[in-house]
Amino acid sequence: MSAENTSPATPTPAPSDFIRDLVAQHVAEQRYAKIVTRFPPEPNGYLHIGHAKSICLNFGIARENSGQCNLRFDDTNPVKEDVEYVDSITTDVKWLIDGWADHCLGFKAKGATPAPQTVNGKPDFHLPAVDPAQIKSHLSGDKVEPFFASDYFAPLYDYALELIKRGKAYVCDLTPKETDEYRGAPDKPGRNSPYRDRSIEENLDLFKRMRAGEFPDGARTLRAKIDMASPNVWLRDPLLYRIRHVAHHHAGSGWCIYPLYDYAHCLSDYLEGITHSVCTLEFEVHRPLYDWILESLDLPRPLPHQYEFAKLNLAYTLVSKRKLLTLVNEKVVTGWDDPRMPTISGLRRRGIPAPALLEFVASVGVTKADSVTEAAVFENIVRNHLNATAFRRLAVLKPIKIVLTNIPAGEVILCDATNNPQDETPTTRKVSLTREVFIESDDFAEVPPPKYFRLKPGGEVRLKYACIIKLDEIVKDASGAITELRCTADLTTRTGQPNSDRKVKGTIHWVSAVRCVDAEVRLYDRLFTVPEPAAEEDFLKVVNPKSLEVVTAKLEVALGTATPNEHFQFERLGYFTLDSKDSRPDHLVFNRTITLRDTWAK
RNA sequence: UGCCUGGUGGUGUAAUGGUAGCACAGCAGAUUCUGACUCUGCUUGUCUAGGUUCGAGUCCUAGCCGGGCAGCCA
Repeated sequence: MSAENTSPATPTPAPSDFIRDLVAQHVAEQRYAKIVTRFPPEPNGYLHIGHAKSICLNFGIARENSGQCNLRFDDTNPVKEDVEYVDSITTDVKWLIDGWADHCLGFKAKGATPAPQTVNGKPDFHLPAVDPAQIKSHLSGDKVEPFFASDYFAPLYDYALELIKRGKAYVCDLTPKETDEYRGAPDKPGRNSPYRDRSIEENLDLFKRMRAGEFPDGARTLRAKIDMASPNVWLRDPLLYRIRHVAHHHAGSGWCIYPLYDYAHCLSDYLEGITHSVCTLEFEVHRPLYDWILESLDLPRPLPHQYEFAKLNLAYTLVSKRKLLTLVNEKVVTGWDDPRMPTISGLRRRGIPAPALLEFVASVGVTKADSVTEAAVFENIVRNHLNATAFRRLAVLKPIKIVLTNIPAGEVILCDATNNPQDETPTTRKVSLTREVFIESDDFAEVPPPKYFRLKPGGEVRLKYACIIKLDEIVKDASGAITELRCTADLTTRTGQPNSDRKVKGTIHWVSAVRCVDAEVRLYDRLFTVPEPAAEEDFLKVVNPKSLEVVTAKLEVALGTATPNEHFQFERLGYFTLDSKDSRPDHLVFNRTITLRDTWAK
């Protein structure tokens, strides 16, 4: 049995929120044949914990309603995007939803693009999705892929021509600066572009020539013709297409005009048959535009609708791709997957189990109110998962040597150690007690503070799973530094021996000095020193200089064969996992996921 | 001085006109071969002012405070 297998697979309890209530209402009304949601990241950075909330919501709605959720790359801006991000995002989404909502993940045949069809006597496009029930078999054959907005460039272009024909879009020759000036301000109406009243024929000709590459970058745009005096600035003839003579990472080199978000997103939703397009609050003011575009095209199938919720904010972390990219570029961290990063890949490498992440983002709820979630909520859930699933191991991070003077050199006493006391029927392993052992230097005090339970001059302490020892002598070198502690072991107090029930106040962890393995252990702490680094004038100035401490630790030998997807509790210290990137058999590297709760130290 | 939107303990969230509840945090205690886990108890809340109603966190009016919106980013 692996420690991973007992992890609960679903966030509990079944969540309820205003969006799910709405979906439930639509299901009751039988408004849609099937509930289809989507998770639409732009491949311009790694996914972070804020995205996890969106993933959990969108896939959660799908799985709770026997629906489907499409992973769709919103890749309409080739100058900022890269396949590196497509790959990392795909990996992260699959890891997060594995065993929970992977059966709802929508796929399409590799390379498929929407094909023209007729629906209710109207022209339309159809993108055949692969039956989610068949996905497992398709996955292995590499015959399916997620969705890409860039696969819709052809139909999007056709829809743009249609908009022009309906007199709802025009080609504008204003420069970026002029466009800005004409737009006005929130409390000041804009002015009509001098190109606003071009004939349909001229617009059609100009737009086709834009597409053919006749004009340089920025020379012309396609704009929706709505209302330059609208109090909603997003309705002041928003741009639909811009000219960019660059190749696209997914679509190739066939295009030099690229659609903008507002135009591409609603139509992508429509093409995929999305019923509920769920996004964050900053898009609320875009909703009228989302609806305007779809309604302007007289489309034959049911239209998707947009619903907004407040994004996740977590104390002491940043949830901004731009700022996270800065941390990477400024080498504050080692990369997007640095275990201190709030990215999904960083959290995974740190040792956060996917079910814990899901439970956390489900537990914060879905509302429209801005909020900052305390780090303790996240930490509590992570500890709960790890406490239930992680095998216990003995490890000493900052060793100090003990000599048990009444145990002969060369003797090995095998002790039974419990793997996880939380298991219904706990299993055990053997740990070796020898004449020389290491204990944590924090577990010894020559001059102990009040209520100190651990080893002190003349005091007794239990070595966990072994026996009670008494400190007889402190040995120092010429400089006064402590080199070893000489103790007597009371072997009659060993587990199973007559005096095993004898109580001492302190029990400490330890590792045999001869039967152990060395490891580099990375002790991580929060990356920022303030609860809201995003509110700082310069967030780089509040980076925690002590966010990483590296020690060479002594581990019990069972840890020598650990793998990166296992989680361990180093007893009395915290939860640790093997580093997936830097650990090698001859140089083990462990990451501290999180400490144990410590009501004594703080 | 424009438009959109939101305000419930320290934090997050529930209560859909009828006992303000839950979780986390905090405090106190019990237990403990992990100062962990577990268990027990406690503290703390409806932004303000009016109104409707037998009854308002919920409905109405006004105000106060917060967030978002003026990329050829998403």
